[in-house]
Amino acid sequence: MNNDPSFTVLLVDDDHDVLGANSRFLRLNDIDVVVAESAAAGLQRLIEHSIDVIVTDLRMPGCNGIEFAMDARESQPLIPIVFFSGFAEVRDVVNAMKLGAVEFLEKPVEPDELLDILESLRQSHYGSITHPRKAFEGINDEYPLRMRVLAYEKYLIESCLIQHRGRIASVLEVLQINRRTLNDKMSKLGIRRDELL
Amino acid sequence: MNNDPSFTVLLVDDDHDVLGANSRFLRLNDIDVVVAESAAAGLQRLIEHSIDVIVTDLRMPGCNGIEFAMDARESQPLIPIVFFSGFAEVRDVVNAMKLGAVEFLEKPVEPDELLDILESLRQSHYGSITHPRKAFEGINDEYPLRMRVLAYEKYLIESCLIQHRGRIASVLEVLQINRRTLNDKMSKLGIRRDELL
DNA sequence: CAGATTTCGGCAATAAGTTGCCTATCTAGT
DNA sequence: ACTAGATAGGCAACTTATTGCCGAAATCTG
Repeated sequence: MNNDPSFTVLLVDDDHDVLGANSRFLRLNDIDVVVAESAAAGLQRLIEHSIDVIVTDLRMPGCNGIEFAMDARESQPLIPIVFFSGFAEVRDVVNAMKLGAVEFLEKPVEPDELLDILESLRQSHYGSITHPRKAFEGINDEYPLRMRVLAYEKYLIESCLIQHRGRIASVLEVLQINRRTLNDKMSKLGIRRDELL
Repeated sequence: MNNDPSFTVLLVDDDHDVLGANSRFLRLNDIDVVVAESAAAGLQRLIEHSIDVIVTDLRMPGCNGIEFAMDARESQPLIPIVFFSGFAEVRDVVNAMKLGAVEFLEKPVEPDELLDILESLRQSHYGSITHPRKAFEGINDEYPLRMRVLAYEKYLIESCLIQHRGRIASVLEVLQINRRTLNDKMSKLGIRRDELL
């Protein structure tokens, strides 16, 4: 399940008891937890530690979670953030999601639900590559846009081919693409039907 | 302001009076409006007309707005959707935003607010899915190849923009793409620099 | 506020991708 | 070996994307 040894969550909540309970639960499930009881402390932890995911209360004294998240994004622009809150307004939720929140949970947080979310983030971020051909994930930030898009397109076509046991006609239908175009793409991307089966 | 002559909004609401009032207001502001009083009617209108944006109530008798939106995405995968609702649960809002909602408004809807949102969407050809993390993951197996590749490209560009805090010059360098091309893509994919920061 | 830098969009030439038509090849099943 | 059905590739018309050049607008800096 957890093949990646270093997966660290920053847990931010002004409620000391909740913080303790949640962090204990997560640690029991093989997740490293760094805690903070305020937004300011959270930002500090973010600098000190290597954090993979932020889990934060939306409502905290002094500074709300949205502002904290925006500050956090200053140093970690794409870090996944999970919010939770007891009295969330629609506007809060919308803003949080627009900010790129992965999830928004209602207090009290179900430990199992949080764990599920974190586990699925662990997978997607450090992709234990379940699919043998998720090659496009290996084409990382260093590569040009065109190459990354092509890699993804290749991955999609190969997946679809495998899924349909190499039956071109099905692939055409599902992908809604012209047959001639598919052939050209396969040729250009170096996809060979026979090698996939 | 309105350089695009054909900009059509599908307005879905089971409340006949609200529907009439909103559609009148939008039409007065140079926006074509197609109305529907149910999800089923909405799907029908989607086939009959060329729709650019969907604005729908979340709670309607028989079928909720989320389901309607998912059905709508079957035929129009990247169409921008604006939700509104009077008694929204957090879960509803989260699901709507995950589905790629552009906005989530509370009832009663401020006409001016809605108009602002629609005007800002007017330029985008391929629509707008706001949160980059979910953009291409939400486009699942059943969508056409072209849509999925575009969604991924959009995700890549948005991520890169966020990472470089909106500095186009850095993005150009990292993505190794022509400036003119990037601008065109952003326009087509409905990426707004200012909205990402 | 002025001047420099950065970003943006129209336009047109060029490059690349898409599609339909036609034919060739390949793979069963007979 | 023969035939039907599915797949592949050449070619040419067509559509779309990319790029450079220009000037306008927005943004930053002092």
